[in-house]
Amino acid sequence: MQDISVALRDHLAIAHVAYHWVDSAGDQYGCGTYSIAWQERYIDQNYVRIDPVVSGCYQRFHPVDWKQLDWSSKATRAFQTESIEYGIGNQGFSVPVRGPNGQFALFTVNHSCDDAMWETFTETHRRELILIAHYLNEKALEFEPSRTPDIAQALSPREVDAMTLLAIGYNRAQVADTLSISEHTLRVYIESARFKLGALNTTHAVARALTRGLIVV
Amino acid sequence: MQDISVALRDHLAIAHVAYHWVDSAGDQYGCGTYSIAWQERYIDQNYVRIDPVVSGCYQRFHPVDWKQLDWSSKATRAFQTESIEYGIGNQGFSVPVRGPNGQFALFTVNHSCDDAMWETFTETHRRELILIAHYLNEKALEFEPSRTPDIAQALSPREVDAMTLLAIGYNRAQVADTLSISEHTLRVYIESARFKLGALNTTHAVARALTRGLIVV
DNA sequence: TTTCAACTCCCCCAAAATAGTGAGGGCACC
DNA sequence: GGTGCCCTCACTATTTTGGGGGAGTTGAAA
Repeated sequence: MQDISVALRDHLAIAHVAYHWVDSAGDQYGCGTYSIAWQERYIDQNYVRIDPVVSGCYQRFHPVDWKQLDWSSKATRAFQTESIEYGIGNQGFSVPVRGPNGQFALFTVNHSCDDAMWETFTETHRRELILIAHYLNEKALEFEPSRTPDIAQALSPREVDAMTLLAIGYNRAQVADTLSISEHTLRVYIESARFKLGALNTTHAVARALTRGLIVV
Repeated sequence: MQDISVALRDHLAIAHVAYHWVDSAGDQYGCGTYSIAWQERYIDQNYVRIDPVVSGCYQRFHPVDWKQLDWSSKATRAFQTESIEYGIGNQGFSVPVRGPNGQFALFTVNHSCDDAMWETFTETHRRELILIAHYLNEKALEFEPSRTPDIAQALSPREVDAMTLLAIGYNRAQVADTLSISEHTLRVYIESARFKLGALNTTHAVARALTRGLIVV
């Protein structure tokens, strides 16, 4: 994968390319042409938490220019400043890639140049970059088949109801009332959903149901 | 939109096409060539909860043939039988479309034919169908600009930590311990995150943080 | 026919989360 | 030099969840 990254970068004649996978367990995985120092720093500081590229792309279907992201918060600006110090470049363009069970990956290209030049580049190569993102993601799955997610165990309709209503903020009494069942019955559903999802508590169960796409909120 | 659907169907020479949007509030919206009876039935029975096309596509990045989906549960099979009775056809192919804040839509084509013929059709038109899905989604957003999601308010790093750990099933004591802060302090984070997310309780806050991409679990 | 999954209902009690108040230091931006 | 956000810590009381039991119906599959 590393070789692919370097070849890609040279082919595109830009500063950096990177593929970044964020696992549903919080693990990270990837390849790219960033310096080791930056990679270590990123992991060490757990920057995935505050990286607006990650959260911004997670919220989008389409590729995104880093200029479109929200860099306004304090932590975010500090992160940006630091990333530039580490030679990432002042321009960035990332393509989100999604898969089953919350699989989420990013393909990013970086460079140092003015806005006009960068826009020309991204406009010209937009389709190509999207295809590369998909190709890289497929390759990554080939190399790491263990990361192919398990088939999500289906929930029963009532369990889906319960999880869905809990996910929109109802408490047990409200959910039971909405579903016109007793709170005791509701608890049975919540517990069986928890069990099926291997969740430790209700919040965990709802989070898993969401990331596994078992409920839509 | 309805005109577009009909034109599309005729152009593709198949039984049905449909665009189906599932809102983050649980609302649905769409257009297509399904019979009114089926649409009403679908809404009335809240079939979005159990429709394996919805949940299956929600879990996938790539377009999906309905044959690849899991139709094994009882409720699912009943749903399938009924959909065929309503003239949906025995073949289906859906393209998921995603956007910010859990925006999720589906573009589906249906027909009645044997597997080989359907495979030929979908293979031949795969790229076209993907493009149509994106095009329809953009059109839908034009017609319903109110559905363009709000910009997600960022959480502070500590709030992200808290939400993330809660989403993986930790209770408050464990989270506080993991973050090496007092449980009292943790509560402040959870409450401020709840406030920022407009959430009614912790489960709701975690669900929103997840669907808005503010945390990655 | 049995078996099994899904759905429904009930009790008791311990544990956890939430509401409503506080307070103080640090740091950045205007 | 105020204003606001972020981080940290504290108390009390109430509400909500969770764990441990158990029991009965339906309907579809084996």
